[in-house]
Amino acid sequence: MARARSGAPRRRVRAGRSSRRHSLGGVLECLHLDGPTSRTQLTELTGLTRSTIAELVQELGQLGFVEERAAPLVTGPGRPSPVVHPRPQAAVVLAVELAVASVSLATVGLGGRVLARSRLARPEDDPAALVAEIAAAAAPLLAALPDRARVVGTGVAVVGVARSQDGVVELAPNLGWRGVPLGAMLDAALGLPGWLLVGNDADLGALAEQRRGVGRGVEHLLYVSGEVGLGCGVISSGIPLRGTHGFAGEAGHMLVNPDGRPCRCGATGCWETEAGSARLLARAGLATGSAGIDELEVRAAAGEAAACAALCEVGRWLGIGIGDLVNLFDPQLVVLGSVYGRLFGWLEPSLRDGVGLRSMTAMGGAVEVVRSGLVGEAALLGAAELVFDRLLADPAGAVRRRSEPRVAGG
Amino acid sequence: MARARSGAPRRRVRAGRSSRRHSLGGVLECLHLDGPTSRTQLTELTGLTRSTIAELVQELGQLGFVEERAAPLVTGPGRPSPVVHPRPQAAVVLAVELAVASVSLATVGLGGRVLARSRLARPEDDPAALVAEIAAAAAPLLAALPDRARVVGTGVAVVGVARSQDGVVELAPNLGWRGVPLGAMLDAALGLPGWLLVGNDADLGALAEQRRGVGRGVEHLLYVSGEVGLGCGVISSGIPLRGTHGFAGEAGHMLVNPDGRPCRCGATGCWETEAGSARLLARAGLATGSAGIDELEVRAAAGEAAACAALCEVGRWLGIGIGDLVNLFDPQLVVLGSVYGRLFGWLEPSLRDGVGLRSMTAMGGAVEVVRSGLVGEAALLGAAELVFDRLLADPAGAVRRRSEPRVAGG
DNA sequence: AGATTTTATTGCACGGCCCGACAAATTGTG
DNA sequence: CACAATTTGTCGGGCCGTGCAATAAAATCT
Repeated sequence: MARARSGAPRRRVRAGRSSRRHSLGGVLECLHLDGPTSRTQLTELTGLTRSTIAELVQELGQLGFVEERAAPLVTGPGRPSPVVHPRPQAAVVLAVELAVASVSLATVGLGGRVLARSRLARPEDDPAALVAEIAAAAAPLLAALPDRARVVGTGVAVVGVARSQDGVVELAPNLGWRGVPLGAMLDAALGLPGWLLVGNDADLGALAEQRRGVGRGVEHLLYVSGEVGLGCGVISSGIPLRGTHGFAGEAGHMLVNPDGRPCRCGATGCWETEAGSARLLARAGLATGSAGIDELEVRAAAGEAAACAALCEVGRWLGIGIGDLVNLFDPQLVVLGSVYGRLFGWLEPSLRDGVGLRSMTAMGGAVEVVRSGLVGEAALLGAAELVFDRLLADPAGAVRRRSEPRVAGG
Repeated sequence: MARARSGAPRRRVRAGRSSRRHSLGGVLECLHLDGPTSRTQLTELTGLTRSTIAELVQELGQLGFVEERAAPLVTGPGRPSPVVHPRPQAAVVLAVELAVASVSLATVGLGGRVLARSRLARPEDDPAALVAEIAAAAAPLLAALPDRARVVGTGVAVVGVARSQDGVVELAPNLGWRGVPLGAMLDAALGLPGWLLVGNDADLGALAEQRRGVGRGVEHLLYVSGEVGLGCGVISSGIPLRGTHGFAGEAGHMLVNPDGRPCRCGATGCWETEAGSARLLARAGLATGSAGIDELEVRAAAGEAAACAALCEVGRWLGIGIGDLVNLFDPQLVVLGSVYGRLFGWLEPSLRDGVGLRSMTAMGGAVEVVRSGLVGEAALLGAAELVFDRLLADPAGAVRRRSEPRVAGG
């Protein structure tokens, strides 16, 4: 979308955001990510002229995605610029996160606002039963949507690897799944319009952190998530790393300790075996499950020796693995999510030691390692973003051909 | 790399190739990569119409980049489509590869044709002296260019990590360098117009394999290069993985064997220490240097025990590391280059064992592992491609503002 | 030689965007 | 309260890149 220029060189549409049809998506993306924005700010963000922005905003208004309101705040001299607000109900995504011991659901509106939440604590193991349970849980959320809300699709985060083409969960060891056509099953059970996209929870966590969490605007980002296993999502040059089959970033079975325990993947000393939350709980003498993490937190706060030792040891292995990944991906920021996010305070010291042990920070600047800012909802919000991405790629088209649902991986 | 067909809504320029000014670059890129192409083929490749292609080809002709010739071959009924040929001398890159024990130079024309080669066997160690030597070696190559040849820049591959912004070689342990402003030094010594771009040899090897080697058209590719150290370049979703500082893919210091030898990076059991060609020679009881590799090849062919054992052992460690990387990057193809390419036949069996040991090939299809198809010139050709990339991003602009050289990393 | 097939050329139209001029809305000042 | 200064929305004009359809050109087939 380059253009001939006559005056000063105008900045192109924001770097990293590739050209979209009509720039309509570009404008809507700004609003979706940055919230209400004045027209003038939009011209600065997109590099388009006032005329073009006016035209685009008008079209977005006609499509129902935005509404303009008078600027409430005093800005200084000059005519005030009206503020363009995204309308959450104009595009609603049903987001689902399949963790190991729980399922979270939420309806997320344009702009990223969570409209309502729901949670299943002890979900079924069998895929078919689980899908039915999810559909039942989704019904009240969807019923509670405001009138004239427009559902644009469903995003699903799953602890396992999802195939890009069709949303089949190839392998989810912690759920005991293999080759489950989750996308198609959910699509049939829910009967919702729009896309149904399935992605790995860590990949989606990375996406969410980059969009709405601590990694806003960071081009190269690593997200490490601890559920029962250990997941890792990578964003490089602003786009999620996918790989041929959509399995890129599966770092859980990277070698860190050949003297370590055998892993159920067949190899020994995998990162997950040494630093996964299952190992963390076992090392602290606790039972597996989310209740175990609560208990661990209590014991660590109380200064119990076994708990602290477990956190220290696991933190070190976590850091060693992260150090290797830092060398491989050269990220600007590493975000620790889910269980690791919760326990970040206790893991941090030994984790930083581990990172320093292996990463060649001498080469570049030191990497920043932080905890997630999305209080355990990273993967859920990421699942929603997956669907919003499709919408933003062609907002007008999404409205036009609504009755053409597509199931795919993320 | 699907292509557009008439009837259905036309796809924009080939997916993965972002929109370029005027689509001019897109057309020139097709010609640069695929060689002489008929106008009709160009419409199929780019998805543009005949009218547009005609206009673009005319403009490229006026700029001197291409010339049309009558179709020499019998095609069938109908009016024959003229074939558009890239003119090599219209854009010439001086490519330089700084290996450990040698320096290679070549002039490469548009379309990827190597116009002339040169080689320094025992180069100087000191950066300043080396740069002078390179400039002296480049002079006859440049003098031998055909009349009216247009030099568009210089591409440099170096065994070390080059900073993206300015082409400073941050760290090149095998050359004993640290913070050498190679880009600026070479630019000053050569005095050539256009860009001067510096990149890591493995990254550039990956680029070359994807453009002109065994990885043509492969979207996700891993290139493993053995010079003295061990380098690794990654191409994901068609674009080179860069990272914040341009250090992504630096897998040489990934942990593979904690029981292994200490590495000069400070850690122990790094991949490079176990599988680098230095280790290979040491294990076979040979002295370091390229002569050692020749000798190793002879002894292995003769069936000498120590040589075979070394190849087997190193091949296994190589495979283990590759297996981990396969999990991390999910490539479609792994290419072994430089020393590993030469010795591929002997390394292959134990290497495949090692890969199987760690990579979860059960998940997706098996990864293909092959030797480089560019007979030791991958990095050199990749360095040229680095510069061609800039040219193709805006061919008209490159002609317009020639006197504006820019030094940068690749 | 004429029919058929495939392709290049040409003129036209449209969409997306920039530009310049003008009107509108606000703040600051006498 | 009127005026200047400032900033912004609006409208008409125009350019550029590309698609579309009609026409001319160059080959093969019969």
